[in-house]
Amino acid sequence: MKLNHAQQEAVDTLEGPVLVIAGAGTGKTQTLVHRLVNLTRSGVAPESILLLTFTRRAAEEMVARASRLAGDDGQRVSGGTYHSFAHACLRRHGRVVDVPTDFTILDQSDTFEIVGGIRSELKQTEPGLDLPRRETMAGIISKAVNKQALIEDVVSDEYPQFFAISEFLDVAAARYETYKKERNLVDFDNLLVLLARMLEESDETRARVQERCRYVMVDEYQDTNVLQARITNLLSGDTENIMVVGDDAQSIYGFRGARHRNLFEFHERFPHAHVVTLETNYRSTQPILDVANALMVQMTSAFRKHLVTEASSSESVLPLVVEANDEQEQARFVACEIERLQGDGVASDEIAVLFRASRHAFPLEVELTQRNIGFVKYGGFKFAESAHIKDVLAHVRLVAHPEDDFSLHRVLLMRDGIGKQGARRIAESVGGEPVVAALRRQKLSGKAAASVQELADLIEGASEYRSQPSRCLQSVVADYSTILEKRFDDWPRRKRDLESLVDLVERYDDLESMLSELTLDPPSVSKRGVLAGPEKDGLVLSTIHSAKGLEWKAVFVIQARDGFIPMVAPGADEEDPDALDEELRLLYVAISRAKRSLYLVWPREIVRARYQWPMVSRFVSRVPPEYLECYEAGDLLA
DNA sequence: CGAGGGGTTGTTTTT
DNA sequence: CAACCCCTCG
Repeated sequence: MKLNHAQQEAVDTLEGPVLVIAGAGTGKTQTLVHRLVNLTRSGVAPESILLLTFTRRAAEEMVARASRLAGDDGQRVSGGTYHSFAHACLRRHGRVVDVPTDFTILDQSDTFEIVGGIRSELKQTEPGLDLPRRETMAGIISKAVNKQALIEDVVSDEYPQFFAISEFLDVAAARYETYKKERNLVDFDNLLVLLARMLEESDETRARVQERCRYVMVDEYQDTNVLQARITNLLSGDTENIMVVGDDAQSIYGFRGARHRNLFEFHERFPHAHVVTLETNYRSTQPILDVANALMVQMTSAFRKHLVTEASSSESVLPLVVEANDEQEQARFVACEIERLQGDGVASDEIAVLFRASRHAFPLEVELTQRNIGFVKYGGFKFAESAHIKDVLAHVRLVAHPEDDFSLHRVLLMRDGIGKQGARRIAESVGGEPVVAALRRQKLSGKAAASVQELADLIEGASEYRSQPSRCLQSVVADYSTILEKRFDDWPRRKRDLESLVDLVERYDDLESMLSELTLDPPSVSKRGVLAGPEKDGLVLSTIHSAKGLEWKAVFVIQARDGFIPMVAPGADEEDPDALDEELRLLYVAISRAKRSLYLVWPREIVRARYQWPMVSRFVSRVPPEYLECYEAGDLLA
């Protein structure tokens, strides 16, 4: 691909800070990758280039494209998410901030569990206290960290209904930190906090990291939060060889503390930065861009861009708005249309169905399965977070960290004769001693005693395979089968999952990296509940969040209905303009994924719709009607 | 103390 | 539609 003038300018600026503001489909990743090639050609060692981004899929895409274009050099570049970069740095230099290098990473469901426990404790000591549900509590705590703000401020800004109890949320946050610290546990947020601290507090470590990362390039910079911006600045060093690329109109991670202002603050931090703006779109037809632009003008705070296509496409069809009676009809329409497209010679991996929330795709998944159309689903539910996987991995964690009473608690709970109290008592009695020894000395009777002995035997047996993760896992799985069959009625499917997991971890040769990688980069679920690697071919179903940075010939956006996009909280009618703006950007991201065909589909009837009028997304209804073509799904199906 | 049942609630998005 | 709370029985 040839580069245009603006792109060339960005690509040729090799030294010093560079800011690229780029609309959707204007070739920003392309620009980044070309600059990478330019750097290596000018003699920069690929190892000293660091590519950072915010989401795993974007990181994957970026590194893949770099390898394709730059070959071997591309492979040698280090790249990934901020979190994975932080993880690598901490394993290496963690000691300087007092972090033992053998910490365990908690995933979100671990966090929920711990916060849930603290929540119950608080309820005990403060009877009648009306605390938010544990997910909400964990969300508030996490947001305070990611915004580097006080709990009180987060609560008064975004959760005014809990303002009266913010003092207790503060206590919960402190207890959660202590809990992790005592057990050498690190959650996603800690990774960023600790990396920032490490770079700030240790001049020597900072110098060493800067030496290794002499050229830093960040994609999707609008999605970074305060901490990540701080890290970025700390990495830049004296050379300030740092390039950030982003589009404020595509900022969709506000819920996680992202600030698209970072993009502009970069310019304040580096006033002499080279600024390049990309507006020529190479992805979509003009009718699709017209709709994208019509959404962009609705944004209250966007840095205005007007996207224009380069492609002189004759076959420009207007985007379709398709109204279905209900979700079943919506699913049937999408499935039929996919079959029709395939019949017209469109490859399945050129088609994607996008939605706001994972469960919006459930009826479609059923429909596709019935018609035997394969697909890969991204986003939402994570295979690695389902109960059976977590159960098995908790055992493995015990092998890796014999004093981990958090995992012990989980593992005890599922055995016969041991309930909440018993598990808590035994876990509390561990006190830094290896769990097997702790289990052996328990004085219990009946079922509980037998369970505890069995568990001790299992851990001891699995510990034999410490250096063979796959074998280790296998021995746990073999023993766990009986529990599995009792606990879940869909155990055959889960058993298959576990077998695929054993296969999947074949490539690791130590437990530590297996466990952290499964947490930082969990496998996704494909068509039949089996997990998939980076499966490239096939129809994609994806949340809009996970679809960022990608493109397809034909894109369906389903549930494009008011109440879903934007997702408005039931009951809460006072609408937060910032939140609405983010929803608008989300729709903008969704439709700008499409190269040639775009379908906005919405069902009139929702099964349990106790709120919201049956209406197409308010954002779509504000697009000038001449930009869209409207149909009834029923008429198209007939 | 553990286990199982029934009623109620409150619903995203990702690392 | 799952996770929580509260209840009762063993």
